[in-house]
Parts: sequence; C-alpha cells; structure tokens
Amino acid sequence: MIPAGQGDSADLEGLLDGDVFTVAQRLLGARVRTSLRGAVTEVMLTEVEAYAGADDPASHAYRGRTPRNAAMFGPPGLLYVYRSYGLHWCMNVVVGEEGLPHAVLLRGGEVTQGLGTIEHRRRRRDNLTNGPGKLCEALGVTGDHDGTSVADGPVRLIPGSLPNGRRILATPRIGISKAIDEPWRYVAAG
DNA sequence: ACGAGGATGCTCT
DNA sequence: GAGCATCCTCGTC
Repeated sequence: MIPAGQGDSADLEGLLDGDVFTVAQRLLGARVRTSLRGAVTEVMLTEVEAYAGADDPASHAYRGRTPRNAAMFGPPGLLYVYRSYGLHWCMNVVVGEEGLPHAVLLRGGEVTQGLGTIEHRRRRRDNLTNGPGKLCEALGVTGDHDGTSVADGPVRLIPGSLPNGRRILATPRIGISKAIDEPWRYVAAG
C-alpha cells in the first residue's frame, strides 16, 4: 500500500525519470490538468516532441541559457512556456537532471475533462487541442505558468497509459528549420 | 483537399 | 532587423 499523499509524487518522479526521448514517449497517455479560477480542464497527451538541449540545434537552449529559456535549466518537472510567433503560447515539461536543458514540447491531446470550458476558451468546437498553441489555449496555459512545477502548480501532470491498442509512432518534428530529420516527434496512432 | 498569406511580439544577432 | 518549436481564413482545384 502506498502511503496517502506520497503516491502521486512518487509516480510523477518515475514518469519523468530517464532520457528525454524515453520520457517523451512515456508522456503519451499521461494527463495534463489545469485548475484555474475554479475551472478544471484536462487532456490525455497524444502528441509530443523531444528537444535535447545542447545536442539539438532545434532546441531553444542550443546556444546556452538566456532569460527566456531559464526554466529549462531547472529541475525536471518544471514547465517551460514561451510565446510562439507573437501570438500563441507553447509549453514544455523539463526533463533530466538540473542544469541539463532537455524538454518535451506538448503538441496535442484529447479532451478528458472540461469540454465546455475548452470550447469557450478556444471559441470553437472543433480542432480544440491538436497543436501546441491550441493545447495551451484550451488549458488556459500562459507565460504566467513558465517555471511552475507540474507536481504541485496550477498545471499538473498525471501519469497514465495509452488505451490498449494505441501504438507510438516516431516522426520528424514539425515547424522547425534545423535538425529536421531527427524522428523525435511521437504520436499515439489511432 | 491543399496552399498562400496575414496577424503579432519577443528574443537574440 | 531577422527569424521564429503557430493558427486561422480564404482562395482555388
């Protein structure tokens, strides 16, 4: 029996343990839940990308630490949220030991809770969470959440597995101009 | 189904 | 001043 109150954080540690590619794949099936101003929304992750820091020309941390990417140099489990194309927010979960700027970009999911709230935030009823900017808007994630912890912050990660029969597909990453051949995008087929 | 183009702001050179 | 880890609408086939 896992002691009450300890199970969640221990599970989360296990979820984030390992290299960024392993963790990225393991995140498929996990849930991201936000509780903001009393509104609870949640998705099951189905699309992510791994970014391997100093070894990855496409990573925001490839050239070292800057004010923007500081969260990536923090401990695993921090959120790295940045503005994309001046309009959208995108979120990453920091992976790997502190000081190693590896992160997993959360690109898409399936709504598991708070559909009404999400439709209202997205101002539409289709294509709600299939893209990194859409995912952040759906869950209400903004730059305010940069550097917060997915263990105990307003944006939480909840371990979980993909439904039976859904396999993981590896493909090149999307929307980048460097390291475009690395198959570090993972999607749950189906 | 697919492609072009515009909105918009911040980071780093 | 260039270049984005994007999204949406509208045009054409």
